[in-house]
Amino acid sequence: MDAFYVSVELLRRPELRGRPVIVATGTDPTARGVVMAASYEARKFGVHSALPLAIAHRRCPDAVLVPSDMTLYREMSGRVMSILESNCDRLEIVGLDEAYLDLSDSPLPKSRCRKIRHQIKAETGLACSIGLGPNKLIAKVASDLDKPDGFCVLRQEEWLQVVGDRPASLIPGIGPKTQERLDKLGVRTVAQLAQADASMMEETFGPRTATSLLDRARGIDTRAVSSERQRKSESRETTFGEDVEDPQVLLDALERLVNELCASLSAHDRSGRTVTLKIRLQPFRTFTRSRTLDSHTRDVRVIGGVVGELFDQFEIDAPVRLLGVGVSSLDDQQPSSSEPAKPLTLDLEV
DNA sequence: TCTGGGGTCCTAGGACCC
DNA sequence: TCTGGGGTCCTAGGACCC
Repeated sequence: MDAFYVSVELLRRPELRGRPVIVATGTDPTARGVVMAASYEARKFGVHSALPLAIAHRRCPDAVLVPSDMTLYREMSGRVMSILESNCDRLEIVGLDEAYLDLSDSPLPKSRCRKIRHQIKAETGLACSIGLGPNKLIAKVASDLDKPDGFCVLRQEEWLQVVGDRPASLIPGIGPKTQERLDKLGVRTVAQLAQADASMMEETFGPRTATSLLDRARGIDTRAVSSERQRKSESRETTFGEDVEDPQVLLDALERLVNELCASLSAHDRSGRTVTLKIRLQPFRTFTRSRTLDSHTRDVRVIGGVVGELFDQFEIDAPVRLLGVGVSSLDDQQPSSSEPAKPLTLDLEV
């Protein structure tokens, strides 16, 4: 979907169309927060998602700031995804605004794509960009080549011809750090990576990552479109408006996070074995501490107890910016006798 | 210039086992 | 006195994605 959160907001605030609009964690440009989505008008000023709000405001002071409404975006996402589902055999949903469709068995995949795009526009008023390719990698890259409201077909044999001269970071999975390491090897473009010496790549990245990078640069991707991916973890976290030193404020926050997490585990009939505490200290130093239990649980007292111990054992040497709690090693179909989530009171020495 | 929240995957070292 | 070669599990951190 194109600028998904912003586009959804524009449906109910059409008077903002044509103006730079930013959906953000809040509306105070001086407060802590990031850009969650920017309209194409705002992008002209160098505003993009994940940009700190303060910088976005400096780059584009006239932008309209809109607070995010995830409930609304989830609902619109559901409507879009059911349109997609009715138009393919297999649908892999990736977040609220992106999905892979398996059209292998479609006799006319191109006209199917056009139909999908028109149907989404007609039924939701939202624009999307579609990439059609022989695998997920090429399809995704293609979808980014013609944005917004675009449609790009990219064949295997055209791959290097079309993207060969683009930076290697065009490839999903190659971020700033990997691009930087590639630069040091003299590898800047997709074509250079596709032709890079395998043993040189292995020295820097190890055999597995090297092979994967070389494959991707050549447009090779054997991952299946998978509609039923198993969830691996669930977590809740919060960043304080201002860094916190008061232990009671920290404990209250942990209690709320644990309660929310356990309520959700309960609601989805999930349990986990590994409990993780996340702490971010001034200035943006992030730590995790985890413990794996003998059996799966979603019990708020058990998880709260472990979180409390991990927190107790952690040496906090600076004001706290963020706290988070999570559970992994999930096992869905565990106990079905759903005990109601009981409120929790953490009682710790600090 | 200051960095949200929710995820996935990978690496690397240590413990432990056969 | 010097100590192989796997394998799995756990923990912590990092890169990346939407």
